[in-house]
Amino acid sequence: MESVKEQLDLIALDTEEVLPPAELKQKLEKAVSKNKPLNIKFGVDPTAPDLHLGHAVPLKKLKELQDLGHVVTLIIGDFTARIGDPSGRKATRPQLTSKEIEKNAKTYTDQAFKILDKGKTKVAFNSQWLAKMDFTDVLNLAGNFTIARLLERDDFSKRYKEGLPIGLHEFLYPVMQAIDSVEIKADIEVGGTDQKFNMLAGRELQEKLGQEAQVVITLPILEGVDGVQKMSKSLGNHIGLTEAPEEIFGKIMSIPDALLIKYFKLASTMSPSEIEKIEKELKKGELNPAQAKRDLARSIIEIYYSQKEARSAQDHFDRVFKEQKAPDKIPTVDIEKKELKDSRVWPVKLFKLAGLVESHGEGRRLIEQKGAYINDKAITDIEKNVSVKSGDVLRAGRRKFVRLRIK
RNA sequence: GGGGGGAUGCCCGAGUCUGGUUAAAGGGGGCGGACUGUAAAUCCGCUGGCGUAGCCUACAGAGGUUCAAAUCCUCUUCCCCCCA
Repeated sequence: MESVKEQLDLIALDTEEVLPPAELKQKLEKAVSKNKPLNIKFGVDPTAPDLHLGHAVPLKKLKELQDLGHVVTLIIGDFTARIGDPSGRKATRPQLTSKEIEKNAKTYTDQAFKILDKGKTKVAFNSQWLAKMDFTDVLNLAGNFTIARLLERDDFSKRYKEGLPIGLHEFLYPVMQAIDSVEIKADIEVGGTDQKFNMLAGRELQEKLGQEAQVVITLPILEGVDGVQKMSKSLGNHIGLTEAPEEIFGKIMSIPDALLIKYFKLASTMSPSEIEKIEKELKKGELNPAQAKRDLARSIIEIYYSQKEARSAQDHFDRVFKEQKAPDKIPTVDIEKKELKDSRVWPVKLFKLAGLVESHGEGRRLIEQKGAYINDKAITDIEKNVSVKSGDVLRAGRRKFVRLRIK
């Protein structure tokens, strides 16, 4: 195991906060002297099966901790998922069945292990202990927290002030998370800054129940491709870990320049010194941001795929977006022969049939705006039927291509 | 239990007092175009549906008043706040 000093430095790298720092030092000292790894907790709700780059931030930190010799306990919040987190009041989340949860958990761990060291990771489901509790247990544990304390939580107080509803069970979420920490006797819990309150609740409960309190490490939240809001699937600004390499590449290219370094630090595998170098060169104008983004995109794709696939994703990008040519693989769409009259069709209908637009209105707009092409020729007359044959390539806007097959 | 406020298009939100000019301001998002080192930024345009025409559907739901209702009336559902 590395020395305490080295470990502290590495842990502090790109983290937001360590609470409290002195306790981390103590724990590390003990771990080193007894040569006993620390138990690092990381919890996740398997509500959606797809992980995105935002999730990768803590995973990366966990991997670093594993490399230092520590052990990670990955808690799958299957219990939480089963009752359905109602935050965001309109979209009452569909209750997940245990089968779905199992499936989500599986894809989740598969993706997580692209980053984590499997040999140093324990996986636990929190239903193992939460499902067994009865109402008395719940009341006893809930008694360790006060409403005033819970209302301190930023999003609760905000919602309260704005007159938005807060479900009683939502109040229990921090409590449940805290119980997880107690159950697995976590030494450290890692999570995004948005989890700070919940993780601190874990500290509190551990202490109240006579355990040594966990140290809380918060990590920066990664903004999504819009560059403003945190990355999240529901906001549609996420980059999924299972997305195709070409998609990931393109999405990375679309992040605002201002976010480049943050992405390098939080999502790539580049070393701090490499990142520093890039940062300097960018500042001096020696390095073109577009070039840096290409490097970033490849570096990220290499984590989840391979160097080769990263390359070909880049080639694809150049081909389609820089040179504005059609991509290598274009999906084929079947068009029924009976839709044609002497192999001619109304162009609006053609694009609808090809699935490139959702309604005739949208198709009209597309054509009127000169965004519809057949074999790279813009359609100019919306009323005039066009003739098509198998193998023709339709294009909507700059990036949607479809090859026709007349049946 | 009592009192008050609210529900508008994908989302947020104006309009409701003073009915028609409202497919419904504005913003966000999305889409298209121009530009560019980029699917960044910026700028411009479009943004309910329907085969090309005027129709249809639409302001929580159901009725009603009216020549005409997002706007007025009644009931219902749901949400929020305050007092207890």
